[in-house]
Amino acid sequence: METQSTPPHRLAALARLRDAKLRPTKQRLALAKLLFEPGDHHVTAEILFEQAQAAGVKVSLATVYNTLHQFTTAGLLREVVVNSACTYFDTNITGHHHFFFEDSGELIDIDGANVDIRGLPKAPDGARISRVDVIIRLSGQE
Amino acid sequence: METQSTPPHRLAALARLRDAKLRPTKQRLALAKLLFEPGDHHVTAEILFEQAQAAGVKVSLATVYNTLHQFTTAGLLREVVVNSACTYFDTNITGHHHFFFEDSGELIDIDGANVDIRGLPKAPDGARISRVDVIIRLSGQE
DNA sequence: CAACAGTTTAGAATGGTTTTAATTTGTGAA
DNA sequence: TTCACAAATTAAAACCATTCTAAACTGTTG
Repeated sequence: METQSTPPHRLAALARLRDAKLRPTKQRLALAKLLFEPGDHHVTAEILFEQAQAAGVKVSLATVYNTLHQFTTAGLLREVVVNSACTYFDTNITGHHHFFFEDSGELIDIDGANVDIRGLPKAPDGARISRVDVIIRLSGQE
Repeated sequence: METQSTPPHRLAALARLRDAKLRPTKQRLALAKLLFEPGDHHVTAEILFEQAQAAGVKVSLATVYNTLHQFTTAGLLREVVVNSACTYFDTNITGHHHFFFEDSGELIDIDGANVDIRGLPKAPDGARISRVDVIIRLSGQE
């Protein structure tokens, strides 16, 4: 079993860190488990910090911030910018978009495979498109 | 002259404030001129504050913030969320999208008329779409 | 085991934004 | 015009998510 190359999102925390060339410290291992074992979801630094505390992991908020940024730089996480109040990190790193509930701050993924955007002008000379973000802002209950 | 209904984006500062039911104070009038006379552009509170000072307008930064929010609530401005470092306000309130230069922080409008987005799922039950934002993130020179 | 770079941390600092509480200003009534 | 009051402005303090600092700790490699 596991003879075929394992998709990155299924790798165990240790293997992920190794691949990202990040030293597997207690804190990074614990945060990686909290981030990647439950499947796709969105966190803020504060939320992840609370989850870590709830799980009995001894880690500082500063390390949570450091780790989120290191994971993002390594391509393990994606930053989602939806409001200026706080920064969301997304464990889903495939091309996709978001519903954003403006009232509650909740984010829901929209699979990018079926979305087709036409009529966009091409990028200005010399610029490279690093990403196209589509955010559908929702107001109202739920 | 001026017998036909004037498009809102052409109204003089005074008329705009009247329409928005905002008392036409010196500060609001001056800021409205700085915002709406030059045509479509993007500002941060800090930038508008500096423009006001350069123009000899006596206004505090707190009032700039207040005014930007009041204008936004009144539909005279639109907030553009592209990074968590600071809030941009857009004097173009028609449906449109943005190029965002991640290096310089510059924003460029993309006319929304030609853009067609297909394959989006419908909004979750009970939710109302308040807006669809498309942000094309650019890295590289310019 | 030694040594060093890499990591974590508490606490301080930062910086955009909001709040506070006092003052000033616009407006409508008399 | 003047009065009175609500609305608006302001300087300064407060806020708060995030980053920085510099000291302590830890993982790795020889």
